[in-house]
Amino acid sequence: MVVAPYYTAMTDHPCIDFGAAAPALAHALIGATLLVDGVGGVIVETEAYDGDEPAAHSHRGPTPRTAAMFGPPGHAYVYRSYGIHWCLNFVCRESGHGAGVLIRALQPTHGLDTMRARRGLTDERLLCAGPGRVGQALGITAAHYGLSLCEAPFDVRAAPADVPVQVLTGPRIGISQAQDLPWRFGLAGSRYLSRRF
DNA sequence: AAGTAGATGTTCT
DNA sequence: GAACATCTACTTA
Repeated sequence: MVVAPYYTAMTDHPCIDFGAAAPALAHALIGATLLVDGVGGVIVETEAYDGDEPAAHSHRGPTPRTAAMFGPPGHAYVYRSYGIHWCLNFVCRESGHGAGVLIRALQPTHGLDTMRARRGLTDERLLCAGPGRVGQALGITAAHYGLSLCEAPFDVRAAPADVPVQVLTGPRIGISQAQDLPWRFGLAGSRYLSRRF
């Protein structure tokens, strides 16, 4: 009797659990691939935000801007940062809570020329190293507000289960509230982070 | 290497 | 008015 070789399902795309709590989803997204109209790369940095906690936009309840955070998980919450940059979040958990994950940095892998044109840069390391840069490189605008992450133009694929990723954690960047929460997550050793951990 | 100014929608005091 | 889940350009060492 021949024993079949053990192998993992490399060709399958494990589903992402958008219904998880924000920190769990933020951790799970490290190593996943995010494409918008075929342009994007590997997620190397995220931050979790939760309505229970004062740094989140959703903390004081829904507003016209934050309505998507109170909608179903697995959709996009897009906001304008400092009136200038478009930033992309993945809504998570069940509706009514207001939780999401900010996509802070990607390792560019798809559509480099498009991203270089949008960013007006050639340096690959700086194409998606920061939430505003990710938004510009991926062409994120208000048109993406509230869209499902499981349908075009979005394409989110979990990291292959057999590839181990070491995830770093630390305090979130650019906030003045809840600075003690270690809700920033990053891929260890990546040169595409917005800042060192 | 480090610090500062300036760009400006949405929300809050 | 002021703060803000930011980035770039420019100055000073």
